[in-house]
Amino acid sequence: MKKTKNKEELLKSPKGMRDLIGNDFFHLQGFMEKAAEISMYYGFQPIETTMLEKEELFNRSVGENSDIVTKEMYTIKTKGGDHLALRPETTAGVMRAYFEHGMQSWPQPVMLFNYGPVFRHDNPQKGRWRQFYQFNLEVIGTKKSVADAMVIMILYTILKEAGLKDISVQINSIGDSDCRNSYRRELVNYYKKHLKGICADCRERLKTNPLRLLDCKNPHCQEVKQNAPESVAYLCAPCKAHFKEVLEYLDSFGISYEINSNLVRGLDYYSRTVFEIVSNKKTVAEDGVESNSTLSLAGGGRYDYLAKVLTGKKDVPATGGAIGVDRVLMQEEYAKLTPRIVKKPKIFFIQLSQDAKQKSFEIIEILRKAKVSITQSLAKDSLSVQLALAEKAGVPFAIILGQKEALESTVIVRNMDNRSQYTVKIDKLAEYLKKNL
RNA sequence: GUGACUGUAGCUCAAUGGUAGAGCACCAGCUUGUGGAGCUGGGCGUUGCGGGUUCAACUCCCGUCAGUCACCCCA
Repeated sequence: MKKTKNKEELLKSPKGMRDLIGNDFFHLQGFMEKAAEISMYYGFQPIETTMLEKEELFNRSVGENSDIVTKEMYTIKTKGGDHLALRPETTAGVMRAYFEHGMQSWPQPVMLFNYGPVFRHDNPQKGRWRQFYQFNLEVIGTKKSVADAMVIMILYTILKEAGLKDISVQINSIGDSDCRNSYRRELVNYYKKHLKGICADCRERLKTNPLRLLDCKNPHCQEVKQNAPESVAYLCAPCKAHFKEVLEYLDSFGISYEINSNLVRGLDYYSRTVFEIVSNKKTVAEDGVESNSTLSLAGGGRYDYLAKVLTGKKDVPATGGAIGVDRVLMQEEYAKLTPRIVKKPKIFFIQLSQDAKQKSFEIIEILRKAKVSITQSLAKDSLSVQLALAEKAGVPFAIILGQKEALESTVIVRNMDNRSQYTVKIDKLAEYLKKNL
């Protein structure tokens, strides 16, 4: 077949998306398994929501003006004319499922976890993909501060159990619908007095989304930003109490945190508690200058108004958070978790001669039913090649089935270390291995 | 969406305007009945793609796509 330029165009994954092969796959699955295990221990139930949702669901929940909706969402028009979107996050979908399945009538709060890919049409860079994996927790139906603290605590615990070391919690409260507005007014007033000291982007933010002013990293804006009013100072009494309680829970869980008054988060539906769990990395540049770079590994917060935005009826208080799993996997300290079904093979099964090859599946099934994990290369013929592969695989034993053994219904069990061999009857094989492995 | 750097075999990289190479990996054989080694053989690579300059382009120029990193924003 002639090679064509189709190879370059077709045989390549889409920009910002990648295949997970072998250990990359296992390390992702292993993380999800560990995260699910810890979450279930705390009473979370699994849910897998759909990869596609009605586009309108995200427009309403995440926010018409958010970056996610305006420039990062993959939207499609189906052949039937529906407007759908690949999920850019999963909270909206879980909330949709909460109402669709009548979970209001379950004991509250409903605690759900889910994991899988999410999609954002963003420019790829370090720790950023267009298809990436999240592990999510949602606690729906309570406004208690312990729920906020529990979500943070569990996500933190998962990251710790995944082997991560230098992580810390950044937390803030942006208040509720009452006090947030007065804070926003104060912030706008303040910035209007300091228009000269801020960048063009910030002037735009002042009009569209003032809270994001605090996100600006432009050096020119730092002085103005540092002296800006802090949301915590404007919290109403109930919000203040709620925030204080969350911090007290974290204290007693022994989780150190830092109140970051610049943390406002990008999604419209957040209220009161917002948090991120960041990894702190010291990087040394080529010129020897040390700098601290932080990467957000997880984030979340309270979203008491999302339900009403979606249903138009009453509020359902809720809180949640998500881990960016790809970012965990790229950390050096990641524990390289693997799923439980992955077993290290103890035996390399070797066959030679056509008779033996034909009998191979029979032997292998005996071993599988005896829960003995093996590896093999049935496509190979030569004994020395198969032994070399066994050597490479690092297995302690080899089982050899040759012409003679196939006729006599026996196999040879070979110790790969000391090269000793025993001939064992096939019907005694499982028993023999249980005793001697 | 903006900017910088990069793009040669499966992988890591050579070839500074003059015939595209090496190591590793892979496959086969030496060796259908016993291991890490060795030896022999195995690549018609549109040098990411498209155009331009030139007698001649992997090399220079333009465009484009992709990768990496940063901004924006976020996980």
